[in-house]
Amino acid sequence: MGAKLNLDKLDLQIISEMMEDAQISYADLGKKLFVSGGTIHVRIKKLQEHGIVKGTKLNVDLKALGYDITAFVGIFLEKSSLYDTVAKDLRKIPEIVRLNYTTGNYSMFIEVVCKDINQLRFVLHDALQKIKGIERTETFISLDESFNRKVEVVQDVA
Amino acid sequence: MGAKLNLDKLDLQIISEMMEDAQISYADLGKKLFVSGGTIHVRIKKLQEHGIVKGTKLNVDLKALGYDITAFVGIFLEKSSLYDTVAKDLRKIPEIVRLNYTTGNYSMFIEVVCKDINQLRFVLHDALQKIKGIERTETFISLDESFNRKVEVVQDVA
DNA sequence: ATTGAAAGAGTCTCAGT
DNA sequence: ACTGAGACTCTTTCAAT
Repeated sequence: MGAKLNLDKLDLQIISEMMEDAQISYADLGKKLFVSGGTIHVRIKKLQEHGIVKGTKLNVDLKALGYDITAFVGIFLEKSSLYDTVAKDLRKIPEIVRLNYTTGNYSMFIEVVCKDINQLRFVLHDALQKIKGIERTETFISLDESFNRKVEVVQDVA
Repeated sequence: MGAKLNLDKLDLQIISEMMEDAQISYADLGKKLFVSGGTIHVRIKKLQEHGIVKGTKLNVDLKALGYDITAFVGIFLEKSSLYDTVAKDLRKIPEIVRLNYTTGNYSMFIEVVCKDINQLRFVLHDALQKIKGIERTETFISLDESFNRKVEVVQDVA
């Protein structure tokens, strides 16, 4: 971590490729980007040392595992000073996978992933309502996810 | 892909572990879960063949790359039948990383990732306004992301 | 289905450029 | 800073259980 770091085009190309497929071998990725596998290795090591690359994660089809339902919930707080304590309580609910403190209409914004409508109802009506400091909530259930991708880190993609 | 598949506790434990760190070796993961590396290999192969595991992705610190700003935008459509054509246009904007069709207040809901406020302003005022069929939008800029995690696939985590 | 061992492939290090 | 080769580790296959 830390220190200033200049990333060149090769670094960004490596990140871009591996954001989609982290299993590609250094040799193959080197071929694709016209450098040796050793160079890929050195660059990735540098990116890891600087905390830009933090590891790899398994890409799991949550729908296939039965997690069919995604909902977004805007939360109004009684007082915005309650953010920290409410955040702590929200973190304890495993179905809540993301929490953001936001400008605009809502004080905070969460994403909920569930296996069925009953589980979602439980989270929204039982779990959330038990938390002190939440004034009210507005729920948006996702009927379809058109896309969910990573931001482009290089302009001219391979 | 396809076919019915029963996942046992070991399958879910493997998924759970590798969702956080996909680089762990089969031997090490086997030790952790009290089976051989060969068994881990067979299970992962099965999960891949059934489309539950779709590969691995690089875990990149986007903030370190300069992508500091995340915003959520609720979109009101003139007619909900315009969803498909608007979705197609939204997909062309690289800063828009996610699009969901939702119930509730908004017709659709997007997530935008940018390097600075100017880039966000460009997306919101120029890019979005050019798209036919959008009536109006409501923006929520994330001031802080308290957490962003995966759903729990096993109750008793290691 | 799980195991352990052998074969094959990939990573990592390092001396040379 | 990049390369290629050698040492090492991991994946993959397979015969045995």
